[in-house]
Amino acid sequence: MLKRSDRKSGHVTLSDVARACQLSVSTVSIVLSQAPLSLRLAQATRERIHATARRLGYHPDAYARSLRNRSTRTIGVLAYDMSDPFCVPVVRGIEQDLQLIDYFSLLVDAQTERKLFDSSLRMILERRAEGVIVIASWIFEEANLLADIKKNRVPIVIVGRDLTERRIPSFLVDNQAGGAMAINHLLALDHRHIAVIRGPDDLFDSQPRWAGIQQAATQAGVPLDPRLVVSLPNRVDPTSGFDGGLQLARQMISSAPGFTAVLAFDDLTALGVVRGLKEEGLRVPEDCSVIGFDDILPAAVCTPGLTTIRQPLHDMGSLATQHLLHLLQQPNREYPSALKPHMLAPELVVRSSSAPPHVKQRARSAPTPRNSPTRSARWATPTQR
Amino acid sequence: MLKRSDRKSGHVTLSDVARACQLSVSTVSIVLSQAPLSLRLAQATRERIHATARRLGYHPDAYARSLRNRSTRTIGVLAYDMSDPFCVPVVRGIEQDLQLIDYFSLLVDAQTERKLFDSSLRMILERRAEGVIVIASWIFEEANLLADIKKNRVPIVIVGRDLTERRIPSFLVDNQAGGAMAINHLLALDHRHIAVIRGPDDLFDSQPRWAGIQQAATQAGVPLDPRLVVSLPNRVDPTSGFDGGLQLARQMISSAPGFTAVLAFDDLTALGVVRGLKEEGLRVPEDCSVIGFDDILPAAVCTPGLTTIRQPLHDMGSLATQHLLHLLQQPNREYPSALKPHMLAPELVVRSSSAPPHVKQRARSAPTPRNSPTRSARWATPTQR
DNA sequence: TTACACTATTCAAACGTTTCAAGTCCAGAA
DNA sequence: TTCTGGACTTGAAACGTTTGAATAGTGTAA
Repeated sequence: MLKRSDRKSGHVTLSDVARACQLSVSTVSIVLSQAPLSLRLAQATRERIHATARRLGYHPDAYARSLRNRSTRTIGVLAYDMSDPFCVPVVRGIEQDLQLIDYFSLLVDAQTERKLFDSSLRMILERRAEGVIVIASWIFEEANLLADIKKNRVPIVIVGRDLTERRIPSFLVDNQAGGAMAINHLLALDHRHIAVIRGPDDLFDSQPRWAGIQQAATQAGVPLDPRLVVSLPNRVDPTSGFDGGLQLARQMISSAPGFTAVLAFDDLTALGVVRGLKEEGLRVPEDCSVIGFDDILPAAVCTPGLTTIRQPLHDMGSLATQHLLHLLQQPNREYPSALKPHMLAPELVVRSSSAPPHVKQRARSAPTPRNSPTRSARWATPTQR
Repeated sequence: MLKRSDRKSGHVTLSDVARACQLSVSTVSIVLSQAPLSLRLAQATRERIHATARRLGYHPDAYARSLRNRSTRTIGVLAYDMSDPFCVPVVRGIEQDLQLIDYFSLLVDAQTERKLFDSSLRMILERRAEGVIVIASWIFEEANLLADIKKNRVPIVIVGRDLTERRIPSFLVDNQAGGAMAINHLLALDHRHIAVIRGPDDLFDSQPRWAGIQQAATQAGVPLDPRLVVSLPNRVDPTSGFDGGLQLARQMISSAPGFTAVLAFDDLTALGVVRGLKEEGLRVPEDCSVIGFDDILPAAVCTPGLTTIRQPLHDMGSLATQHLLHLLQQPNREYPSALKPHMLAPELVVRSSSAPPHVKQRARSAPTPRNSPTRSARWATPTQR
């Protein structure tokens, strides 16, 4: 048995194994890395090496190996905030794809902090990721490290906003279509007095989503009442949408009552609205319908279940990954000149927070059909592809 | 300007910078790594090197650097499932502590898959993490890679369950105290017919939590009605607790009605129960109180807000990290013989899903006091330490 | 002139791998 | 005995860094 003091670092290395086997480092390496040459080695030797490696608890040093092989099999994933439920399924989509080809995802959480964003990108560069996926509905203007990424010829893609004007392949939901979908759902239920809570100015999604809403409303011949349109303040953290929705609901009830539905910018805002309405004694959906956007976990598990527009988050992650891997194949990596954003179709998920207006019901006995397929489809099978 | 074809790999290296500066690699290294020797260099040279490095977009190769320095400044974090809202604050607690001392957290998500657990641990070992933090309320018996971790003398700590009998420092909530807290809250509200949903057998938390509940009930002279005690089935994914709670609520209403409160194993189960009760026309909390455990995001943003027992998840992550860093300091790393688990105190968070029984109210006008400090304290300021 | 002390820079070895080219050994053929 | 060739094994260089020791150059004092 090898004495611990023989080793210089704490880890078991190839030469530890070699010494224990009385063989050279080369031989051991050839066997343990399954190199073609290992077929020429005596069966007995191979077995002896494997056994010794197992006994000592040898694991190859990924650093040394990557250095030598000049490949890290690593993709950097920069999430703007992992405590935003939005990020989680995207990351899952990415990781599941990478696993299949034995790539490793280096996940870094920028925690919605501007300066962490830069240092995270630096980490990713220093760890020699072969490509980068940025998840950022948040703004991150002039992150100058992006230039360094290009200088080092590391391909990059972005999920959650459109940065094609900077020549970065972008994967996002079709916000405009989603906005239209949301308002059309309410219109189809016969709502005519719809309050809309627009997103904050510093979020990319806000503008196109609002455009979709407005356009669909106009097209349907039911223009929106300007007194019923309000905006969320710029947010300080991913969950501040809840408080925003809560405040705005209180405000609107007193300043401009009479609406029968609220179209909220996202799910957390919608949940804040629900809380605000209930506080004022209004029932959802009997007295007022509420619709959100995103379809994060809380939307599925609250009661009444929140009707919402689902973003195909898992697919967004997966498609971005596929595209990045494709870019990695290109021998001569060129940043393309003209680029169209990849817009994924949103999906209306009808739960129990929306209903026709003015339906005077008593406590509904079964608002959700049992085993409704849309009840919590995504969350019931998080391993789906 | 350096021609791209001069470089062998895609990345800019020290020798690229050196060539561009007409200096040796050593000189450039000394300057860029702020080595003490750099003070002896001409000011002009230093500036020239820095400028060139910036121009070329040079970033040091963490792999080569770690290899040479024999230190990776990396802590492996193995989360059993990042889509469980339980993990997110723990990870945040870890990362914030590591950032302060410029350590990097290598986050790996085992996605509740047994075989991923092993391969994740292997990844962490191969990437030469200097320590490992495992987040696992889930069982992971005889993960034999744990032995390899010890052979390589990598310190390890665990969050979310007690593995002190295997000599692994453990950080978890005091489940027994938490269980007692939950039932005492309901008893204090005067509930005498309390249904209890126990956790699944394969979760570590289930047993001690149940022990705390039972003991407190007995102590209060209100023994539990065995017909009102049920168990969740073993879970397939982190969100299956919701469906479990939903099913069990339906079941109990028909088989053993008459309870005025439900104490659920965790928040998702509690939310499932709320859904089930509402479906049957029961109001929460007027007709039946519900209390959960964990205090994850959905508990705070649903309406009525869920009364629950908060686990100090952020602190659990933080304390585990501090302890691990402490272990790293020990020159001669010994796995201690006897170990006590670090039990963190849970905290009762009263929201609106619990109330005295049989209070026949109409739709309550303001169940939540505005700006109640406990309303969503954690989630309103996720950056708190 | 030689020795000395600076300053400014470079050499070379090492970290743990992988891999090609080159070794050693031994049996059997010439 | 020497040669051939196959079976098995190893030496050495390289990946991009860091760093202690060494070097070249330049002026100053003995």
